[in-house]
Formats: sequence, C-alpha cells, structure tokens
Amino acid sequence: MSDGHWVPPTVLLTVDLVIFTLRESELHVLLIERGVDPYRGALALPGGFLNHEQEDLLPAAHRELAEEAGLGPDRLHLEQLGIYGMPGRDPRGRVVSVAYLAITPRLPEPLAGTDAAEASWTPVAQALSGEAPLAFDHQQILTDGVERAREKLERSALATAFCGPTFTIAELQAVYEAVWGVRLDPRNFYRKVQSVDGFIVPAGPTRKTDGGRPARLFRSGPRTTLHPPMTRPQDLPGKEKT
Amino acid sequence: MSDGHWVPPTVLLTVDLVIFTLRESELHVLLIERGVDPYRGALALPGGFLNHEQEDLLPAAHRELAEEAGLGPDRLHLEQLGIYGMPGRDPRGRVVSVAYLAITPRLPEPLAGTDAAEASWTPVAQALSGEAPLAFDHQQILTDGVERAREKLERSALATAFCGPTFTIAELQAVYEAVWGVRLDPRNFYRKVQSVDGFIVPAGPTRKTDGGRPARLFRSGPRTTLHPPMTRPQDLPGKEKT
DNA sequence: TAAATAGTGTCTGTAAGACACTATTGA
DNA sequence: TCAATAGTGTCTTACAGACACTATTTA
Repeated sequence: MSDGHWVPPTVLLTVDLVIFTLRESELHVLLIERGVDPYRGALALPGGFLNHEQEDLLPAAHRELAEEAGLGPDRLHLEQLGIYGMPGRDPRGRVVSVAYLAITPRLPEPLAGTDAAEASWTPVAQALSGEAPLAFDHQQILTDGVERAREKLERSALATAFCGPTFTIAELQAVYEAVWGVRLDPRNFYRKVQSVDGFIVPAGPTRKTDGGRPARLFRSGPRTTLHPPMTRPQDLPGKEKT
Repeated sequence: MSDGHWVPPTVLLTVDLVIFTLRESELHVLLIERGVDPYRGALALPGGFLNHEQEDLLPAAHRELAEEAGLGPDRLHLEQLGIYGMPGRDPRGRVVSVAYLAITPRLPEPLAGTDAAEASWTPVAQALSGEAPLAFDHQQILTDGVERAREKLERSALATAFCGPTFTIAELQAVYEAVWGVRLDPRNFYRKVQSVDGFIVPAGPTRKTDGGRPARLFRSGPRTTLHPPMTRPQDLPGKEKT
C-alpha cells in the first residue's frame, strides 16, 4: 500500500451505446456487425474507444452516436447506463466500458452517412435470444438497458422520445406496450396520459388516419417527470404469499 | 479514424464510495481528510485507485470499504452509482472515477482498524453546504448519492440497511424521515410497512424501551422490492399548474 | 350498413392521508 | 395521575382497472 514504486494500473475506456427505437410496434436496438478482430463477424453494440485523452464521456457517446448511427445530438435522450469493467471481458486487455442509453424515433431506414454500414436495427427479443450471441458482455449491457428503459417509462416522459414530433395517443400507447411487453386498455391509457398535466399537449387542430375515427395529435409537453407515475401492470413481482 | 498509428488513450481508474449511515436521526456520510496532494487537507469521499490491472470494480469497492471504513462485505449493500470522468477533474491526469453507494447501520464510533484514521462521519447537509468544499467533484457525486438513496427507499427494502439486526418501526420511520427530509405520520407509516408483505418480519417475542410503551422488534424480511412503493411526500414536483 | 378506431362516463376496489381512539410503559 | 410512545379503527379522497357507451371515420 505504501510501496513508493507502485503505480496505479491504467485501463482503456470505451463508450458503448444501447440505442432503442420502435419498429412495427416492437422494440429494436441498433447493432453493428464487427469488422475487426475480437469477435469479428459477431453483432455488437455500437461504440468505441475514447478518441483522445481529453475527450469527455458524454461527448464521446454523442460522437459515436453520430458516427455509427448518423444521429445528431438534437432531440436525443442520452443517459448513463452503467460501467462494465470485468477483467477479461475484452481479450485486448483491461478495457472498461461506459454504457449509455439512447432513444430515438423511427428513422428512415438507410441510416444515411453511417460510418459502419453494417449497422442494423434488430428486435431486442431476437438480440437477447442467444441465437446470435453478442460480442463481449453486450448481452448483459443490453439486458440492463431494457430494464432501465422500462423504469424510465414509468416515472419520466421519455416515452415520447420514441415518437416523432407529433403523435397520437394510440402511438404513445404502443410505445408502452412494446417496451413493457404488456397490453394496456386504450380507454384507461387515454385518460391517464391526458390527466398528467404537461406530459403531452395538443398539437394543431389536427387529425390523422388509420382505419377508424381520426385521432388528435399531440406533442410532448414540458413535464419530464411523471406524477403519479405510469403504472406498469404485472408490476407485482411479490405476491408470492398467495 | 483509420490511422494505423493511432492508439486509444489510457486512463486511471479510481473507485469512490458514498457511505451513508444514520446518527441522531440525521443522514451522515463518511469523509476522509486527504493527506496527500491534490486537495491535501480537504475532505473527500473514501476511495482510491485500482490495485492492479486484474482487479474487478466491485471487489475494489469492497476493498476500499474495508481499508477506509473497516467494513467487511457482510450485510452491506453496495451498488454502482455512476461514473465521473470529466477531463480536468483530477490534476494528476485523466482519472475516471466509478462511484459506489453503500449503506451501513450506525457503527461504534472509532472505525477500528481503519487505514485512514482521519475518516469521520459528517452530516450530509453540512458536507453539501459548501462551507468546506469537497475535493475533486465529490460534491456532485455526493449529491447524486443522496438522490439515489432517496429513490432506493421508495422502491426497495434498502431502508433496513440503515438499521441494526432488529429495529422498531419508529426507527425505520426515522430512516425515511432523515433520508427524505420529511415528517411522516407514525400511524400511517406503521400500517404501510406492515402491509407490504415480507418487508419486515417480527423478531422475537420482543420489546424495548424509550419513554412510552415498548415497541415490537422486527428484522428485515425476504422482500427486496416494494410493491406498491413507499410514497415520498412532496413527491409532486409538478403541480405548478395551480 | 358494418367494422374499426377515437374518445367519454361510470362503477368498483385499493390504498394514501388525516386523525380519533385505545394500549402500555415510566415518572 | 400525566406524559409519551405504540398500535388500531375509520373516514375521505384519489386513482387504477374494468367496461358500457358514444363519435367519427373508411369500406
């Protein structure tokens, strides 16, 4: 401990991104096919090393987001998910990864301007199924990201980040149903989101088509935290006593 | 990006601990007075560099906990709080800190066997008051730790980690009041915690003295998550509409 | 018109908050 | 006995969930 010659070990830092979106009412995550060697050919979360010693973590995450998904910093939620530093997780040495969670509306498919053209949206259920194991410990990171997103939907207005600038209440409901993996009653959902003041606000005189009556359009309101929270059904991992 | 000679920058990793306890019904945090140079003489969270390149993060946190607070890994909650890596936060170079949150019952004061004898329990309000600024960005880390602890009390059974092996409901209530900074109705609190199945279980035939009627003793039960959650009053940062 | 989706009204059960009341101790 | 804390009962209000019902579109 007081060895005058001891020097602390250094590590390599990477930033990895869990980028979620919704497609066909299903939660998708952006994965890339690795073109270089550890885990070459395997699917992995987008990410990479810090560029230089002075690069801050959040900007690095935004840089990766732009490089690998073509997504600018606008309108984009990005939050720290956790740090993954188990020795041996990366065969190249001691590599510690800072994971960030990002959420984006559905994009025009091509991911134009993307550095890694092999980037593709993959259903989360498929990515976690194990049929094509993810590189490194990215399965764990993705699992944690899903759980974090589920929690965020309960207490924050983040669900609107999955939607475009305007959206119907049914579309917002589809977000909750996809992320939580449940079915919700449209009438109760309708009243609930309307009753949370500032969550969503009417947009324009508005209408839109589907197959039935046109729905009003909304945009996300100023409120970022939800009180009372949206309640997730099956939220009862605890009635074992019955 | 494809410069064959580019090598990723390395960083130094530290583990910092936010260790909370309750003393005289007030939330306290363990701080040490720094004996070495950056910020020598200032108060700081306990922590330190990784010992060697193969050391995992959580074990490193436990090691620091033992070295600086004399706390073994038993009965001790320790969870990742976040990562703090702003360039320039440490004058020694690029140092990235992984912060952990720990909670412990009130200890016999001396912190026996502690490596840093200068460790002392400080009221959180005082530590955050700015009258004696903390080293590095530890004020931010501590602020985040407090908020995390507040959230954990809502949805997890973590509050019992502040108490000894057995405790009265009034003692448990004091934990909530101290961490949340609110007053709770003892009768409603009593019924609430009793109604959450498996949160606390009766301990012994039991009694204890204070100044009034003796209280039953409890110990923490098998339940780790609380459903429905404990509701934090003033939980309404959103009724601005009035 | 039927089918489909949007949106409203209303009932019921659960639980939070307020608070009167009883119980059991020490002084 | 009073003061203090432990513990119970009950009322009110709010809200989640269930679901009947109306409204507005396309086919």
